[in-house]
Amino acid sequence: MRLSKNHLKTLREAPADAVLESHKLLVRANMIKQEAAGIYMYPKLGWRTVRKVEQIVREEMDYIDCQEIYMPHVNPAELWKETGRWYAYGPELWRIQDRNGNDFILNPTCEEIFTDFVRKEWSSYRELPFSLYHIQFKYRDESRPRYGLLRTREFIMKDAYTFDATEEDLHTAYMRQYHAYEKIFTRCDLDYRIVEADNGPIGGSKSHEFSALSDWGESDILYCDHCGMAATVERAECVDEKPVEEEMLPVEKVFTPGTKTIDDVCAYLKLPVKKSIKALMFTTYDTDLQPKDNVVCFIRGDRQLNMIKLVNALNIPEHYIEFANEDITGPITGSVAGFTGPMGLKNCIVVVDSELVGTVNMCAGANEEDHHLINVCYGRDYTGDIITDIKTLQEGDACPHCGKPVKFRRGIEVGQIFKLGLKYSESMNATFKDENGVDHPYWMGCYGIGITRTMQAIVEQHHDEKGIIWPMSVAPYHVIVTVVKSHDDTQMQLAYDIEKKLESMGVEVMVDDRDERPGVKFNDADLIGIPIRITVGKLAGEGKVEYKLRRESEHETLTVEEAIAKAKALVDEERDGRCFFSRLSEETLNAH
RNA sequence: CGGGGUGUAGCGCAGUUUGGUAGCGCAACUGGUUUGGGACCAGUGGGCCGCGGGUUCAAAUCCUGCCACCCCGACCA
Repeated sequence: MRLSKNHLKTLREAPADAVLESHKLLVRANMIKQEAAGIYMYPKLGWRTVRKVEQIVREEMDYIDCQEIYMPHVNPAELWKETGRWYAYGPELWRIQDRNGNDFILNPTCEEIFTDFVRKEWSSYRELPFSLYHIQFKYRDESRPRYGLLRTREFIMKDAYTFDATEEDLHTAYMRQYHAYEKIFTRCDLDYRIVEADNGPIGGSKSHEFSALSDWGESDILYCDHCGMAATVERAECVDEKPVEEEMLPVEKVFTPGTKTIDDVCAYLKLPVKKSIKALMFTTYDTDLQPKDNVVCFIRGDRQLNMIKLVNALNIPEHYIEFANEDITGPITGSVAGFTGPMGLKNCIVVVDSELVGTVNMCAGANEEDHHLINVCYGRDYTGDIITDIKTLQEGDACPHCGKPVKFRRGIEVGQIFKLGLKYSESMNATFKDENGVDHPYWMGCYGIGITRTMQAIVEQHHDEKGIIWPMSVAPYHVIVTVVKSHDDTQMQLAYDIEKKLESMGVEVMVDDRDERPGVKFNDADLIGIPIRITVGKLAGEGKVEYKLRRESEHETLTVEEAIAKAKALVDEERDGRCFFSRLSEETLNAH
């Protein structure tokens, strides 16, 4: 490809509205361009990389016999009404109408249309198991698109769906996808963690997120380098600290003027924070948004509440709970804002964190202005309606698997896999006949990868102050041949010879034969991040060129033949990913 | 959806306080000199100053309504 005949308009300055380095670089390198909030155009180089990422995903899906098909972007609302998601999905679902006023959606995910396809096309146990996928644009009318390609309203996603006869078979299918994902993100040269995740509204029994580590990611991950545990903050289990054994003392009411926070109280009473009980009050709402229950939660003073765990414990939808207005709930429950404690409450659901079980001589609010109680003991003085883990695992806390301190990092969620179970097959009546002619619903799983998000996550992990440093596996071109003097026929001819030879070897080459000053070309080459640069300059007459890797600062002078051989060898070595590991055997894939 | 910010040439910005009909750098176009890390000289083109309404002899500038975009939060199969 010759740059003189192709469009490339790089920017010296970053767009003012970009925050992330990866976002700025993709825009500056002319790989993406925003059309509207969360809606992007993909110029040539950007689209090539999109296609490279897609191809890696495609190869690994094909390898595990997942069949590529293509489903429409526009789905009739009827399908979504069958599963109820037409009503449950909320404003993020992009709804459209045809000229006759019929409802349709632009698909944000494709459980419905795949299940519909399967119930129309498949019918026998003889054809099981099977799995399907496609790679297409998805639509979610996000309230707040942001960070370039990380959160958009239109994005490319690979979504796969597996269909099995039994729950055990589903597990095998799930693990096959799991291994394929490991290979995909390794080939993309991403530093990622596989984390146990909350299932969210999609439902099902098990889920893993594949998160590329990055300070700007939107998912919070706790992980343990010692045992390999990794989980999202929502999901991470906490280890209850064993209560200190000591003799119960009689409860005592103490005057603690103006001490509304845990720190204030503990400082005032000279108590360690771990000896205090923190109270949090919520109001739940029913589906008509009318206030329903008052909920009071108690956790140890140094802990943080985990809303997801609380909502799960209460078995209510996530949106139907809010921090209580204690001026209103106080008179009902007998609590006093800032001085709420577990003794003497009424008309409320009391949720006690499991860690408080067995604790003695704790400090808690007295439900009386400016007063606290000390020597409060679980069991003797209070208990709860619900006792469970409602606290958040934090950096430095004990790992729930091995007890070592856990680490905290943010991650960009590039993939997620779910076991769906029977949720969609039952609601849409997608069944197969067994040996006896009896109908059974499929055990389903779904598996997503954000292609465009992955592309930006790669940039987030692979760049320097000069620009992007694409891994070979996803680079828009493997080699850039920079012609120093485009008026020099010797240089130009040599550059085109190199192009021809490398292309005949299957190497993807772009020649910067533009009539620009060398500095412009070098800076552009660095910005767009082509892995190998071959510079044709003043030594062209002697058949010598410079060979330089984008990721290294030094270059070397080689003969043309040497440079070509070296480039070819490196491309062969890295085109499938620098850390590519051997293909898994069928036995390994089916071992689960 | 709450809080904050910004809308002026393709990109980055000044001008708005104190109203007088728009400017700088980069990019683009023409000619010339240049050519190993974002050249220089001379010239050219390009603006419903986000949109509507109002005040005024006169509005990018003041008032007002709306819209878009960005940031924080909420939300996020």
